[in-house]
Amino acid sequence: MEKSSKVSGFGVWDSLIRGFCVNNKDPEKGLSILKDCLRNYDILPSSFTFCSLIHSFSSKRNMSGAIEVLELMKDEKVRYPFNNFVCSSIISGFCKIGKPELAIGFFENAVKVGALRPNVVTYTTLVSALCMLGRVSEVCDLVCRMEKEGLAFDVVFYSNWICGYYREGMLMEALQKHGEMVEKGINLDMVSYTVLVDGFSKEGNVEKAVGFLHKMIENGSRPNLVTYTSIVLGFCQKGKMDEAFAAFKMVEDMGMESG
DNA sequence: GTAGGGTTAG
Repeated sequence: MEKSSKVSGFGVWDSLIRGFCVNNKDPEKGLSILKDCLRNYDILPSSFTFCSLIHSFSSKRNMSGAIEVLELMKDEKVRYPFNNFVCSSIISGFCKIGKPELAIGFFENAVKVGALRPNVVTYTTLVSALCMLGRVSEVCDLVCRMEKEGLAFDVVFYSNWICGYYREGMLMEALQKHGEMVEKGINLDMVSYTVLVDGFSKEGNVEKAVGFLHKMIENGSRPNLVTYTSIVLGFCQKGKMDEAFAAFKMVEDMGMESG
């Protein structure tokens, strides 16, 4: 509270509400303060504060909370603009609670009413939703649209897309997209390598998975517990228990928790 | 100013 002399007027409410959003601590409390502001004090916190609440609720999978804040934002007394930050948070939240169809519906409506010019992050969350529904083929159309809009693709976008192909057992396509990504000069990171390792392990090609594991290490990405879990699983599925155990030992050697 | 991605079972 020592800092309270430095923040004055509306700032103190913003700070307090955002404080309840940090680390998704207690957005419910944040929302009740926001409502007090609007109702009793006639104070309008900033749009950033509304966004923080929506993100915090979505991260905690409380979508009714997120939507409630969104409605307050749209209120004629507030009229804060809808943006990509809010949209991607909500799409991701709907995916987290296993409702990708609601995520897609939400996105389509936002675009239809002209409230949104999507960016790569928002499109990436949409790709997740499509892939959850096995609609990976529709990502190609999306990509065309993005190219027309002049958007650049990145490693997270491709990881999601590749994941979708593995989910449908489309290994060739996954590999092809991986090649495309490399061609574009997009560097793979730990997660994108792990997606490849896991994809091949699950589909019964643990040898190829190990190949990517080595490539990953060569390129300076450190495999983690998730990566090795996929390798162990791949060997176990093929009954290659010696190899599975060797991979398991690598986890121990790296000082990672194996439980 | 903030956001998006990976594993495990039953």
